[in-house]
Amino acid sequence: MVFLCYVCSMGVTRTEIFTEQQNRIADLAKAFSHPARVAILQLLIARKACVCGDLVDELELAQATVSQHLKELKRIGIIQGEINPPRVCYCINPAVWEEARRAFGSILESFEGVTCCN
Amino acid sequence: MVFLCYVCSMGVTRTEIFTEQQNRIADLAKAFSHPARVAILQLLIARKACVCGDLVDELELAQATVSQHLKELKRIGIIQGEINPPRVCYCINPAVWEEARRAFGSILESFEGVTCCN
DNA sequence: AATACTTATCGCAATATTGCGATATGGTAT
DNA sequence: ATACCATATCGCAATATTGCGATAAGTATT
Repeated sequence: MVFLCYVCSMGVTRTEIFTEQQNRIADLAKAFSHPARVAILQLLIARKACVCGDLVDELELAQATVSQHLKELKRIGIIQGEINPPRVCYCINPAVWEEARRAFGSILESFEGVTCCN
Repeated sequence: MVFLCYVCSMGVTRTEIFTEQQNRIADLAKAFSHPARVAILQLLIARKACVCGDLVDELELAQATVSQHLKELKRIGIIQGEINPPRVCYCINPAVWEEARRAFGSILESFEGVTCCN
């Protein structure tokens, strides 16, 4: 007798069983969950001007790799790119940054410091 | 003529080229970068008492899967487990939670809202 | 010792992520 | 048109993550 899993999604995150909020927080956290992306975000903030391919020089990563991290940050929405040929000017998306600030602030402040095991 | 990559680390995050701080932020962000872990953290906060295997009932995930997420959260240090046979009582680690609050607060507040492309 | 209970770990399958060389793309300048 | 420049995308290799059934490990109870 063989039982098949009702929806064979092996190894894939089961987003459908979580709330919108939980999925969004997880997505926003992905922006910060790789040191290269942290570095990119810090650079974009430090030079208020949006360094573009200069990122490739600053980081010791191949251009393709940097481009891919930028793509992921764009997918999340936390940065935006303005085409300014032949360059692309990247910068923080203020609205999504604010969303992240609220989201992380909300969850991080919700812990009052009370635990049972201490 | 063939050039070999000086350190053939294909597909592995190059932590050595980033700062301690950047790597730590990335690691702390991993605690929040999966909806199941967000849900677990929220549950641990909501019931100040540390629900243990109750997490398995609350979440629609197999016990093994929940256990693995707990292990990851423990590795990061943001939760701690107190063995209370036959159960294990999990709760937020206040010190590391505070570290996360500072770390995310620091980077999230460092953006002043100024961008070049808007 | 045997049983019951909870949690951790193993092993596997599948998908996701990371990194990068090579190449394509979209635009300017000559 | 051609050459050039910066960036995006492709394709590959390798590692990491996710999910879960099965099993092991640890302890309390009988």
